[in-house]
Amino acid sequence: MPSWIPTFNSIYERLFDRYGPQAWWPAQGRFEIALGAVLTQGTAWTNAAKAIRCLKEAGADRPETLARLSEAALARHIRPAGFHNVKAARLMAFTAWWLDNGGHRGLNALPTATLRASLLAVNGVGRETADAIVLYAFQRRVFVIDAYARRVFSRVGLVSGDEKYEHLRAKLEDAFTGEAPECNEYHALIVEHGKVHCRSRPLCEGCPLAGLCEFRKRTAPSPAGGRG
DNA sequence: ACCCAGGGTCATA
DNA sequence: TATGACCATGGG
Repeated sequence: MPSWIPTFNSIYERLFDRYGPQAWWPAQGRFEIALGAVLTQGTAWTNAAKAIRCLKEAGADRPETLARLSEAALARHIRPAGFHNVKAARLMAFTAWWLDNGGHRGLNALPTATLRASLLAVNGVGRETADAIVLYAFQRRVFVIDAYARRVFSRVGLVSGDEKYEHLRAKLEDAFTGEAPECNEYHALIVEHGKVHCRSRPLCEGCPLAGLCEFRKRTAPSPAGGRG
């Protein structure tokens, strides 16, 4: 028997106690954070970080200067991030969108739902990237759903894992009582945790969620009701 | 040599 | 709606 009830709130506490503050995108500018969100798509963060460093050295880490580059030149600078040709096209489209919408000031004036919808219309910005930008660059209360979140939460029986993105996002934003800074931290914690745990192994050794995985496996779990 | 990473798009059924 | 190919570099 677990000595605690698995909820989205209690899991957050467990992960935070275990891993501590993750400090994702702590003090960079909004635009640079957004660049990172696109550059890290399907790529290890260390590689995306290299690409950002290259952009800085090239003086192309601001929207006005990046927009002046040719797509080919941009692709060369971000090569370490992988998929550099497609990402160059995406960053060009994203930067044009950024400038067309009044930069961080104009964008920050938009309501969260409007900002999200506008982002989703940009080529190369899908749901997860849009939410990452809305959360990490604009500090809005949004829960980012990724493959790790699906794994970790399904592992403890709070979700099945194959729900639609918007469904999971709404569920988490409803059940988790944290504000934007906690949503920020939670997503990072899940990624950090998911890199090691809740993968394919049947038993989580040294898992901060220990007890739950086994418990959920042996006994029939109660219906997944994720209430805060 | 093999697997995967802080995804998204497009073609196909 | 739902898979699968594709994008490409770097680290374990």
